[in-house]
This record gives sequence, C-alpha cells and structure tokens, in this order.
Amino acid sequence: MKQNEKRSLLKQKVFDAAFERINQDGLTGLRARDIAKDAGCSLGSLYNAYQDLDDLILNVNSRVLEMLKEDISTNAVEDQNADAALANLAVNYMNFAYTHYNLWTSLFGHTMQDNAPIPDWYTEQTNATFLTLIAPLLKLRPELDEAQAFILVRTLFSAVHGIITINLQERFISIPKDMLEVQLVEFVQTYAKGLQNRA
Amino acid sequence: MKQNEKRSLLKQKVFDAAFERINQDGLTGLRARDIAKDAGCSLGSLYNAYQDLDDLILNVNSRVLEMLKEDISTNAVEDQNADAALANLAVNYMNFAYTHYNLWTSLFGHTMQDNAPIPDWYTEQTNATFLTLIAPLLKLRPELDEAQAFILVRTLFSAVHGIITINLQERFISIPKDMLEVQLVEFVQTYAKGLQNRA
DNA sequence: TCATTAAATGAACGACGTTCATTTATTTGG
DNA sequence: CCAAATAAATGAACGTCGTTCATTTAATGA
Repeated sequence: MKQNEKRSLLKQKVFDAAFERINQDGLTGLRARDIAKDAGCSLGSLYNAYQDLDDLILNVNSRVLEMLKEDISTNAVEDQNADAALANLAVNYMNFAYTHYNLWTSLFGHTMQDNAPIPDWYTEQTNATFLTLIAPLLKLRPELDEAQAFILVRTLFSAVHGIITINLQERFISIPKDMLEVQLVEFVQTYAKGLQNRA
Repeated sequence: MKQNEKRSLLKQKVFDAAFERINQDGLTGLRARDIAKDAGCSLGSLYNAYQDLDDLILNVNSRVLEMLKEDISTNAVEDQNADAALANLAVNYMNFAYTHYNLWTSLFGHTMQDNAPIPDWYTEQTNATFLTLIAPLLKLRPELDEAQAFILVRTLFSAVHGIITINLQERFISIPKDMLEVQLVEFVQTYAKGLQNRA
C-alpha cells in the first residue's frame, strides 16, 4: 500500500473512531486510548494523524457543522411566508439537537486546552454555517438588506438555541420534546409578530 | 482551637480558594493542588472538607447563584411597566455575565464526573433562583396566573441567556457590550409587543 | 494523665494526554 | 533486485491530574 493511502486511511479510521465515541458517550467520555483501540492502531499513531485531541475534536465538530448545514438546507420548506419559514428552521434545529445530542453539545461544550485559540478555519466554518440560515429568510424577505437580515437571524438563532439548551440542561426543569416544539413555534411567531408591529 | 471551629474554618478557606481560582482562571484552570496551596492546607485535607472537586464546585456555584439572585433583586427597577421591567432584567443578567464572566460560565459549563447525577439540593436551588425572576413580572402583570408567568419568564430567560451566550462564545463573531445591550432591549421589547398583539 | 477518638498529612495509585527512542515498513537510486 | 535512505508505527515512559489511605499529629474526655 502506498504511503499516502495509508496516511489518509489512518486519518479516517481515527476520525471515525472519535466521531463514534463522541456520538455514543459525549465529549467528556472521550479518551485517546479508546480511540486508538477502536481505530485499530497504536496510541502513538493517533498523534501521527492529528496534532492532539483538540485538533481531532475540531475535525469531528467540523463534520457536525456540515451535517447541521446539510440538515437545514435539506429540510428547509419552500413556498411559505417568512414567519413560517423561521419557525420551521427553529424546529429543524431542535430536531437536530435531539437526534444528535452528543454531537450537538460537542459543538458548544468543547474548550481548547491551555487556553489555546480556536483556529481560524474553524471559527470561519462556524460562522459560515450560521450564515446559511440567512438564505431562506432573504429569499422570503428580499426587502431586508443583508446587515438587517444578519442581525435578525443571529438574534433569533441565539434565542432559539438558548431555549433548547436550557431545556436540555439537567440543572433545569425540562419539558417534553413535543411541548418544546410548540413553545418554539409560538416563540418565533410571537417575535415575528412583534417585528411586524414595530416596522 | 476546638475541632468544630477548625473544621468550618478549613471548609471556608478551601471554599474561598476555589472560588477565587474559578473567578480568576475559570473552571478549566481549577486544580486540586492549587486550591490546597492557596488554602494553606495539605492536598488530603481538601478531601476532608469536601467529598470531591464536584462537591466543591457545586458549593461555589451555589454561592454564585446566591450572588445572581441578590444582584437581580437589588437592581430590579420598580414602578415601571412590565415590558420595561423585563428589559431591565435582561440587561441586569447581561451585566452579571460580563462582570462575573468566569463564575457565570461555571454555572453552565460544569459537568459532573462519571455521569454522576447533580444532587437534588443544587437543581432545586437553580430552579428556585430562576423562579425569583417571576416575582417582578407577576407584580406588574397580576392578571397572569403562575403557570403562564412561569412559561413566559422561562422562555424569555432562555432566549436572553442564549443571545448572551452565543455572543460571548469565541467561536462566533461578537458584538461589543453596549451593542449587545441595545440588541437585548430591542429583543425583549419586540417580543413583548408580539405578546400584546397576540392576546 | 493517658487512653481514645478525630483530623491532618503527603506518599502512592491509577488514569490521563503527550512524547520519543526504537523498530518496522516503504521508497528511492544504482 | 538490493541496499541505503526515508517515512511511519509503536508502546514504554513522562509529567500531571484527582483521589485514597496508612501513618502521624492533635484534640477530647474520664
């Protein structure tokens, strides 16, 4: 086998093992020795494929961002008014959080070791993923300029994210998924109604 | 010195050391050996005062919850309409997050070791702290029953929390504090307006 | 006072992320 | 096709972490 093939094969096996570990056990249950065992390589080889665990986790999170982006664009409902489209986005986001809970919390729960800065490519991808949320809104509300749409979508995304996050935190009283969905839709509609009467 | 005095003195010294470490360096920078050194006791004594680091951290977070509760009730503005009161609460919460950033993130970033459950006394205190947010609203909107007020405040709190959290995450593009304040106030007002036109 | 009980101690343990000298595999030039 | 050169794989070893526990030290009480 060629060295390039082996190299990329190893990278992929390590990636797959880490992805599945995070998916199954969450970020806090991730251990270098477990990944190596699952990937069928030695502990040292892990650090041949990736710089360190942070590097590996960021690559997994990068894949999760892709999944989220694809999920959003796949399930975006066309041909409806802007309010319904926003509510639809919120529900899609909630479903992603529930369906891929450990992967989703990995996106927001990971912190770099030693206060190292998050690499630029990752923050750029994060913000790029977020920007895809703007597209469906701009389509339905072409009168908004991009800056307005950006602020609007960002505020709404953050709010929806917060509502889901708090509800899923063990520290807080939780409501069932179907009730949360109703609450999210009502929240988005209420906010949209407030925007209308404000203009 | 009596044994009870020594015992509680040790507990307090350990607590103070942990609190200050979290306040200065954040939760991820917390080390048992550093706490023991700061408290002026041996490493073993730390585990005489507290069961483990989780126990100690939960006690620190409990104090932070008290600070937050006091902060909210102290700065609550009376004699204004409900919308302004809610906006005021949101801004107060934002100021707490900025002023005590490391303590604030400790509240939400801490996870128990080994997937141990969060003790009941802590979840109860968390929800009790949260419930104090209802008081100012009920005062201004006595027509709401408690269940309605609970859902309303919970949704609003989660949304405001999300907007602040996302803005302070290194992964996302941040806006300055004064702009965030404007955005929060506008958000609360917009949502309140939506509620009005919905009833 | 001295036996008894409680508290303080820090060496030691196991687990962790990471490194690196050594071994093994692959590539390259003749 | 073979040997020299280069790259990759390996796992023992290192430093650090939270936690424990046999031992030492202090406080108590009859």
